[in-house]
Amino acid sequence: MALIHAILSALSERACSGYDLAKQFDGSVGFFWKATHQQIYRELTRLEEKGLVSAEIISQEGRPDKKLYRVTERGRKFLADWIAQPSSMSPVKDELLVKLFAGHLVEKGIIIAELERHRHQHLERLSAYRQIEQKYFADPQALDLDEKFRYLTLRNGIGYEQEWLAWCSEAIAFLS
Amino acid sequence: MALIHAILSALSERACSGYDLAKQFDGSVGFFWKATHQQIYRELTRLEEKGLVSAEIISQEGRPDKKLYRVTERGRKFLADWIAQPSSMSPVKDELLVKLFAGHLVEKGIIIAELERHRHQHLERLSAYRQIEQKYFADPQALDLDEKFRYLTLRNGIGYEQEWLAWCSEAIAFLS
DNA sequence: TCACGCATGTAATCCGTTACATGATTCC
DNA sequence: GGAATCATGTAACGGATTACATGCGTGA
Repeated sequence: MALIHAILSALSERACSGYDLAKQFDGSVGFFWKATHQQIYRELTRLEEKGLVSAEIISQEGRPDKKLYRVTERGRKFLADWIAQPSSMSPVKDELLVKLFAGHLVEKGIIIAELERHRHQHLERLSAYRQIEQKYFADPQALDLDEKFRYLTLRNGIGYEQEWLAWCSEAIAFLS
Repeated sequence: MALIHAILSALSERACSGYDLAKQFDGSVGFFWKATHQQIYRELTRLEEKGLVSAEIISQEGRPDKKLYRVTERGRKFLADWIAQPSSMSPVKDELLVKLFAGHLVEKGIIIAELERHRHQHLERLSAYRQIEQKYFADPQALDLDEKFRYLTLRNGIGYEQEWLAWCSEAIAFLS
C-alpha cells in the first residue's frame, strides 16, 4: 500500500522520467524502499490516471523521447494526507535471521562464514553512507528543512549498518 | 522465495499444526518474518505435496481434529542446503523513512509526534525482548547450540530496537 | 562489432492481504 | 448471551518478481 507513496515522495524531490525514478530507487529512496522498473512504470500510469502526477513528453536528440513526470497539487495533498496519518513500525523481514533460527542444521563454520560475509557487506554499505554524509551533509544545522529530513533518513541508515556490524561481530565471537 | 524456508525453520524446532505455526509467526520467528494463517495453510499443503513435510491427523476430544506437521528428512536436507547457500543482506522496507523523505510537505509538529509515537512503540518492543532474554536466556554460554542460535536472533532484535530508539531521540532533538 | 546506457513497455507467475466461512468449547 | 480460543479452509484481489521484447546512440 506504499509504493505509490514512495514514488510520490521521490518525485516530490524533482520531476523525473520512469527511467530516472528507477535509478533513484537504486540509491537514495531505494535504501529503504525497493522497486523495479516494471513496478514503477505501472504505478506511474495509474498515478497519471488518478491525476496525482502529470506527464510531459520531452523530445530528445539522438535519444528516445521521455515522459517527465511531475507531482500535481492533488498528488501533493494526497501524499501529505498519508504522511500525517499515524502508522506502526514496519515489520522486519530478514533472511539471515531465518537461517540462524535453524542454524543447528548445518555446520557451525558455514554460519560463521555467512556472518563474516554479511559483516563485510554491511561495512561496505556503511562506508557508502559515510561518503554521502561527508559530501552532502557536512554541516547538518545549516541545511534547508527538506534536506534535514533526507539527512535524518541517512542517519538512520548509518545507525542501522553500525548496529548490524556490531551484532555480526558479537555473533561470530559468541559462536567461536 | 523464503516463506517456505521460514516455515520449515519454525517446524524444525518442533512439530506443529497450521494453527500452532500461525501463532509462532506472531512471536519468535514472527519477529523477523511475518505470515498470515492463510499463507501458512497454503504453503503447508504445497510442502506436503513436495514431500518436505509429513502430516499426521490427531483426533482430539472436544476440539476439532488437527494435522500435526513434521519436517521430513528431505525437508531437512532442503532447508540445510538453502541455509548453506550464501545470501545478501535483506533489503530494508520502512514506511516511516519514506514519510520523512517527503516530511517537508507537512507541519514539523506532525513529524515530531510521529517520531515520538514510534519511539514509544520501539520501547515497548524492546522491553518485550528484554523479558524474553531474562526468562529464557539468562546464562547464554550454558545454552545448547540450537538455543544459542535463537539467542543470537533475539540479540539482533534487541540491538535493532535500541538503535531505533536512539535514532528517534536524535531525530526529535535535531528537529526541535 | 559488441557491450552498455537511455527509454519504455507486456505477459506470466507467484506472493501477500483481506474477507468470508464453519463449528465446537470454554470462560466471563 | 457473547467473546475468545481451537482448528481449518476457500475466494478474490492486488502487489511483487522475472522473463521477454524493442530500438537507437555512444564509446571501446
